[in-house]
Amino acid sequence: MKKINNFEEQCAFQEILKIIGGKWSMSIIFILFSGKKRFSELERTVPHINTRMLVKELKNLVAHKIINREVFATVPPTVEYTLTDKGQNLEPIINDLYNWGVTNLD
Amino acid sequence: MKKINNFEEQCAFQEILKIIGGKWSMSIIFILFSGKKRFSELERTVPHINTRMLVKELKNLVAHKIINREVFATVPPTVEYTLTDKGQNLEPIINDLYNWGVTNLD
DNA sequence: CGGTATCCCTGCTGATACTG
DNA sequence: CAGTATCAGCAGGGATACCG
Repeated sequence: MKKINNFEEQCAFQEILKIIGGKWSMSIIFILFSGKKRFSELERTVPHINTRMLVKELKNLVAHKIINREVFATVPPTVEYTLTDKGQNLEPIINDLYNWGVTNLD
Repeated sequence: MKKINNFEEQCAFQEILKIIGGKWSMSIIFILFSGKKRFSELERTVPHINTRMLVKELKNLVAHKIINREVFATVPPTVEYTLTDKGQNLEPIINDLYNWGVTNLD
């Protein structure tokens, strides 16, 4: 575990937040903690998200190897999303952050 | 430590991110981990921030009781910013998040 | 020094309609 | 089912100039 101690490293926060700081990212990742989900399941489960935003966030997360996208050549088509190891590693952090919010915000 | 387990709680992420998910929030909080800072110190220390954004973020953080703002009636004026307890509580989380980024992103 | 005020602009976002 | 396409609107962010 490295401690943050120099100037340049601050910029890393902006990169990190670009990936998981999006409006919907954490909700999606959170839902995937409970296991694989199909596109339509996510669409129903994430509160108030719309198709376009869900697609966009999923692409973003796939691009950064936080989630996997698996396509099955069925009719109708089936696509399943699961967390990668990198994604799994986020679980304790996101939980801590959530708990911080619950205990420290109004 | 509470575990996240129901639907409504997901919305909390959007509230939390509104507060600490801003482009500059984490950098500012990170700098304050090392102790109190004056406005101009922050302006010099946060990479590429401009006055307007710094003011805005500081107000946001003060409003949510994450940092304190102390004004000294000197000439020229002096204003010091420090973390509150709520802010201090973020240190391990922000460190974990940073380390996640370092080890899991390219 | 520690901010305000103003302008402008990019880009995220949402709604809606359509497709393999 | 799992997306793509298109368009309009508005909030977020940067640059600059000014103020107590």
